[in-house]
Amino acid sequence: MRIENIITGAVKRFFLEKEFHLSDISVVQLQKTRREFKGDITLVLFPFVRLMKKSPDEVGHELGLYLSGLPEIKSYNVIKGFLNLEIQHSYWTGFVAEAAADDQYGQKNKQDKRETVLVEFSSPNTNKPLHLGHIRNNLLGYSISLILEANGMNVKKVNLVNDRGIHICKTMLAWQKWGENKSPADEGVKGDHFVGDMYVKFEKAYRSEVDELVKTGMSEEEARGEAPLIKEAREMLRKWEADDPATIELWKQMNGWVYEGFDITYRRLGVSFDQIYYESETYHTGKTIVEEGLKKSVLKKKEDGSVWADLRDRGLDEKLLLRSDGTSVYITQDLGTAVLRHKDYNADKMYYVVGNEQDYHFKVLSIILDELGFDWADSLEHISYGMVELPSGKMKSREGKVVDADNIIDEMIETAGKLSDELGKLEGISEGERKEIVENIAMGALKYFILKVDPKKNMVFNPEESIDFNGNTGPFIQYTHARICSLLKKSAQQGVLPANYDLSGITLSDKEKRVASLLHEFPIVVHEAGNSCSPALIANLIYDLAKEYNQFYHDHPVIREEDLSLRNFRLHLTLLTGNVISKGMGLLGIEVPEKM
RNA sequence: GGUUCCGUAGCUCAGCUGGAUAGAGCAACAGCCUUCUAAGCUGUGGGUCCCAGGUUCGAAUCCUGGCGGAAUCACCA
Repeated sequence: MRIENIITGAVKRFFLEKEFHLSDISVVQLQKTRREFKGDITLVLFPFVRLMKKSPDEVGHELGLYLSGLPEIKSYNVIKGFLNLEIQHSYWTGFVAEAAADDQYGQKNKQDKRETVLVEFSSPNTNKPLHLGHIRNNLLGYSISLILEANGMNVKKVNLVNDRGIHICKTMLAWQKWGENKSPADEGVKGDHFVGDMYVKFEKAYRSEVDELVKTGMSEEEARGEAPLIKEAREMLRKWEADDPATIELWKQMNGWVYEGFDITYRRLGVSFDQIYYESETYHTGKTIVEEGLKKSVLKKKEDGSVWADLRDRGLDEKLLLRSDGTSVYITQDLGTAVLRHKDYNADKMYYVVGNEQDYHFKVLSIILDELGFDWADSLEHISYGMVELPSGKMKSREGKVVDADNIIDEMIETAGKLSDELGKLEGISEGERKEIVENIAMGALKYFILKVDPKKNMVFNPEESIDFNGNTGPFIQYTHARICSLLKKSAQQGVLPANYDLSGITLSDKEKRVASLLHEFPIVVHEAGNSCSPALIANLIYDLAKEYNQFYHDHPVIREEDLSLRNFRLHLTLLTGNVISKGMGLLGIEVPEKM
């Protein structure tokens, strides 16, 4: 049993015996003892002071004495309102030996009746390449999927591709006008970038048309609607919705180019999906649902033919679901997608990893599904994450103020390679292996940089200062792992680890205990990370662990330790730390090399 | 303007279900490689936890009100 549960149970027994009524188990507050005091776990006494009507000091000593009766408690001390408990070293050595032998440590066993959960993430538009914001989305979604899986759930990763709409038509039109009938292969560029360039060309030309019109005295808003290019794009959208063969063919070709490009980026990011939904397929379902809602009079049609959901009695406004010309809007297809997914998977939970700019959208989506009578409407959960900002503010595609995903990946790899060479780290290994390690380090740096931040918060990325490889970074943790691998390899060469050793005769240093204690927390943190959908919790723990282990490594000999029991304990500690780092980083989607 | 989120060291971030003297990294400076990988370790300096009230034995954490920033409230996605 875990020590927290042992202590909590004993505290409850104490009060039961004394015939005091503990109103709520949460009054048993345990925390890690601060470094400056002696002990491992601290019980906060204040909640009991009132109950027992005694001074904190008296309460502390009575409880301390009682808890000392536990075989796991070595000693106690009371400082102010805190009871510091020192745990028997054999508890830690026993824990380390047991956990080191468990290759599933930190993972919840898969149960027969598992909850099925859907995680939607990525959800790109097919008119431009991915940027740093999308990277955050993809990494979060993928990592959260892994974490939920580690918590015993049956996870399905889904992607919803935004492959239709006016923005797609803009790229098609631009290609017809200025593409010179060329393909990405002709130009030697990735398909998504090729199409993205078309989009930029369109926006530029459109902008100057609008400017011209404004000069003639037209209002900005009117000019935006009257510019010849936008009219042409609209006409193309109309043709697309009417299944015009030539338009559909062009659409398929250009989207195909984009997908080829996305596939490369996804592969480099190491993310994958179990199923891909396409908006061009799901929006039909959305329309059908809206028609049904209209029949049931849950929704209403205005004189101009547009369809609305009236959410004013829910404290919100009216929401448009179909335009007056009958075409669908964003939320229409999201309604359809949700229904389709529920049909496909009957999931207990449907998570949407989408930026916090869409908080309102998802609030409305849930409510409308509920109004339409879907009893699973409350199974939707928006995992809302903050924006990635530049030092100058938010990224803006239209102003070219973006950090391109492929670009940043290339730069990271280049920097990692350069650094490896400078440090002479990868001498004497094959070119293929070198490439793999350098990529792992580069991606480790990028992924950790993004995932260590609380998802809810906006974060700042400064392109001028490239991502670090020292300190609180992915490579720092990877390096610790590589060191551990190297050490274990050497120890294996010198003799095998015995199965048993005397666990009780070992005296641990503070650093050894701290490492053990962090390892001890791992399963709890995996659980919390799953509950709160926050990979950052895992990132923070693994960093603390790596840092603590490095200090241990610096101060304590492992292989060279002459006391056999101690040596074996340290080897186990090392082995378990390596496992936990590897497992924890794995949950972030980060690979840990065996050497670097 | 309404609603929501955010404000912690020069910079990037932890800590937030209330607990002891608020922590890391980067940047700056000073040290440590004949010994298990120095992408490491050690030390120094750096704080009005935006402000003001309130609740409490105890507030960076909870509540109220300001100030500052962001998002959203589209027949855009």
